[in-house]
Amino acid sequence: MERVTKLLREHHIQPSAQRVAVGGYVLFTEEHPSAEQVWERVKENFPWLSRATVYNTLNLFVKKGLIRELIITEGKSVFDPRLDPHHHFVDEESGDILDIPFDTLEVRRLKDLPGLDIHETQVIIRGRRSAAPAGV
Amino acid sequence: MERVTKLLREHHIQPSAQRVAVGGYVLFTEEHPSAEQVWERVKENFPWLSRATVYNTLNLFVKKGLIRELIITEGKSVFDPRLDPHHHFVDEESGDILDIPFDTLEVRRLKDLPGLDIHETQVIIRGRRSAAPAGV
DNA sequence: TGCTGTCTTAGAGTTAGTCCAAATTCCATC
DNA sequence: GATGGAATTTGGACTAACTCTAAGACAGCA
Repeated sequence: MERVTKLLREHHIQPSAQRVAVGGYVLFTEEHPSAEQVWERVKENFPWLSRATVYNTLNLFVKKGLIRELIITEGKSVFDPRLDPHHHFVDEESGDILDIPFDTLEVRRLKDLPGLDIHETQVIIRGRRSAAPAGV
Repeated sequence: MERVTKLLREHHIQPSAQRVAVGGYVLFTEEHPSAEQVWERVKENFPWLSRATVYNTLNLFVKKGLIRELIITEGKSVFDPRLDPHHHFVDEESGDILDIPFDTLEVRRLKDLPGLDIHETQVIIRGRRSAAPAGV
């Protein structure tokens, strides 16, 4: 957990017990959890943790650039600790979100977008996991 | 409005006054409205229209393939009558959503996605409208 | 030890959307 | 035109995700 404290400090976040507990999960997960899922998960080891703190902490982590908030699924945001460019696949059956390595796709601008100042480009692939081979 | 009635029938939707009123707006707009925005807008000419009917109607239109539901902005879905492939730009300042013509970008699959059965690929570009030229 | 500002908390409030059961409208058939 | 079952609409209750608020706990330091 020393690792989490260090990460927080590096991003100018005062490490409190709660923040370290939330960070210990959300900074290393591959699950793309929603805020409520983070709460459920961290509460297992930290039962007195309040919902408001989870939301506060996640929003703070986003603002300080420790994680990204993704708008992919209906009704709720999910959080992703991977900051390097990559794409996402959404399993329409289970709702699971998988990372798609950046070099799997090429997105090329063919024409200019006049008057638009681009900040990020997000590719979301939706479909199903077919039964056959192992996951990505 | 005869046009809307025809469209509904072609998609096997019984045209009612309410459905035609909602369709008259949402089937031809370029605004990417949320359900609440559709309600506000259609109520102007149809004040007795209920919220539940708007949600029912929009969901029905999506199920019958008249419009698409997009998950792009925080907290709410928006609806888009354009069914041909195209991309979207989100103005992070105003929240406005603009259509980006399909041939502006090229998305090419460079590697296989084993075990994934792709249904749709969505490209969302986020940024700001710079002051200079007219919109897209 | 006390002070000040930060952090956490429970619960109330808000927003987007669904559910429900009653009322209304539609329409085929008599 | 009357009638009855099905489809549609309605308002309000309900839910989920999230924010706000005000009060209390805690941390750092003088």
